[in-house]
Amino acid sequence: MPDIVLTECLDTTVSKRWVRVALDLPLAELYDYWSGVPVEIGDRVIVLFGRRKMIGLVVGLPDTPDFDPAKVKEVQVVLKDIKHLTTSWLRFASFAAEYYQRPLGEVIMPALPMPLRSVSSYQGKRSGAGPVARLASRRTAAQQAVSASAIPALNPAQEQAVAAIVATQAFKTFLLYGVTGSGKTEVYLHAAAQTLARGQRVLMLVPEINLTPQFEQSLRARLEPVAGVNGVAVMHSALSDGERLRAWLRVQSGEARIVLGTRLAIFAPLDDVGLIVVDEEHDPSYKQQDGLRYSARDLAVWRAHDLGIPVVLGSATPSLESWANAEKATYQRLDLPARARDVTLPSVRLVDTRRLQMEHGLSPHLLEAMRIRLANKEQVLIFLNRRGYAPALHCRSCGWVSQCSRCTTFTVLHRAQASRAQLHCHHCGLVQSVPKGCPDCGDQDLQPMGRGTQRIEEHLAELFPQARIVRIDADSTRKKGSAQALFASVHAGEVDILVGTQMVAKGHDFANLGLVGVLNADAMLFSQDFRAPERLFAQLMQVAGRAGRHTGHGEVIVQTGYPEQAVYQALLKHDYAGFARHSILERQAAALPPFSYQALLSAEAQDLNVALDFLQAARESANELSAHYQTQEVLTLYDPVPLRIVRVDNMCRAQLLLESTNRPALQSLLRHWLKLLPEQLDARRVRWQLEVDPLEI
DNA sequence: TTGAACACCCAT
DNA sequence: TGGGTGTTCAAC
Repeated sequence: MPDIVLTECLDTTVSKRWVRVALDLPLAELYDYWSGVPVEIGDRVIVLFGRRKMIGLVVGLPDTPDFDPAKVKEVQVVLKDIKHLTTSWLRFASFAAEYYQRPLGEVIMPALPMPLRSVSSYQGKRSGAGPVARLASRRTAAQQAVSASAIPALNPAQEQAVAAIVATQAFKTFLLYGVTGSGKTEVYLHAAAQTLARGQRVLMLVPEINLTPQFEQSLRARLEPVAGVNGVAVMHSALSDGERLRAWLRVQSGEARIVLGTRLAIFAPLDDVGLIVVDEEHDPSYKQQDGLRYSARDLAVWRAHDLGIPVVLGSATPSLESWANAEKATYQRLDLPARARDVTLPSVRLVDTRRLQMEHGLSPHLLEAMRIRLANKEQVLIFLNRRGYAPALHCRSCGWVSQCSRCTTFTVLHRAQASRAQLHCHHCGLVQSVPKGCPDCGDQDLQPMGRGTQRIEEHLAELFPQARIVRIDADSTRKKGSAQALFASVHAGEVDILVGTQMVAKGHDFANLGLVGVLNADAMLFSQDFRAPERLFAQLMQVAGRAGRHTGHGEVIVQTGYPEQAVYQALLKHDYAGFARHSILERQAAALPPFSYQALLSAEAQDLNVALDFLQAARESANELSAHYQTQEVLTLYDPVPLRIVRVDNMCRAQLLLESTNRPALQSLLRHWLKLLPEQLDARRVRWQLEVDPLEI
């Protein structure tokens, strides 16, 4: 347990008191200061730390400092421009810090908008009375009310789901399971409306920033009558500092009744929540992959538990963790068995590419189906999870392949404009110009190897010269707002063929989309990650779900060299439940999650052996600790291994996996272990990090 | 993490 | 001998 005292201090008249402060530092400790002016827990303070000034958050008011009192410094400024953060919020942040084994300050401070945690916004040249005051003094255009939309009638399954959720006024986790188009969103909207009507607020998480505009529109159109014109606040990482601050303040002040956001919104400062919704709960985007490596979905369940409220996890392809929890009745499953609007599921066809003559990577079956759909004025989506023009450039005479100088990867050929081809490394970001000839043998005939979205787009333009084609991937949507504009043009019917990466697979409801073609999904089949099949299945189901949501005769064509694989067979039958049953048995047999808990220590160094030696030493100390606490029975320590892509940006990477059938035992081992690691062999030459519940291994 | 103190190295 | 570079350590 961290030694944070979260007791409220009622007596703020004491002239000098000790203040325990969380600072955003990678050091595990909290820091004690003293203050002559009143301070409350949850206030922000400006303090001197070494030679620099920092903003920290007051997390305790101890009777005695943990540090030599003579050396304790005075708090410089107590910031009172916002209400202090609540003890309930701090309890949540403390849990996250403890569970993910990170210092409290590293959780708390990044959860605040930048202007509230940087000294320069208070003591800079033009900072004036601080960011909050500046925001208040600036006139802002009044939010335009969205015209209210009609409330569709619910089918019986939806009605039952809503009734079950709103009848619950204590902690309970619901798994809302329904195929794409089964009307999960309607269930969220109805449950949210009733929660608001009771005077409680709603926190709603979506996996991607791209999905927020669409959701925001529905929320505002439906719920503004109850929530008010400024009742919906959106939080995600693409907001500017000012926008983020504004949204955060609207949430903290209580003006915003509904908070909609991506994973970071789980740290929104609100306590009077009556319902938390996590849409597409299986989505890997809920896992933060740097800094505090949290799962927003898992934290949502904890927060709901702490607040004593229901949480709804929605998905057509739930994570096996959630599915297993529903199977053993820890979660309550709510099924939406059919597509709403009386629309049937798309038909799925597997095209075996091994025995076919392909045209630019497109099978005759797919091309024929495209012609029919386009003639019928329906839209077509071509899904290829590989951006760029071609995954590599290749010399035909000597076999040279374009490689990154800093990473053990191929560099990807990009040809956004035909004139300016470049080689990009998708791992370190290095951009090189394309060599005139082969660097090894000088041959001029360098050829693109494989296909990315740009190349498919180019081929499709040749094959369907009349069609209006749009490509949506990370490259075509780099500018702020451009993704939204591209999606809008698809919705407006200004596009016939949409080529895209996983960005287009998620959530979007394209009314006129009749056909989905999936190219080259096989790559994921051969990943060594035990979650790869689950991921692939979810992704395929999701992209397949884009077809025929309104027209009712949607079609999905999957090109694969391995149609007999279980994943594809399950997809053919739209059989998530069967796939889950089969996968869960496999996990159980191998004692993998959800039948065990994992932690991953990763290390990187310029020399691979330095990283591996560090991990080996770490493994030994974990072994000793385990022996000491007698947890060998429940703990498995694997051997340190180099990552598949061993070198990225000139650093060699390796990892060590720990697994336990007993979560508390693992947690306590990790806590002790983390204290030993910095003192270990070569710890200073190695960049290392511990991840709890890793999603990718 | 950041910053400062300290050691060491080579060129002048 | 100076400064440039890298290493180590403390910070409430």
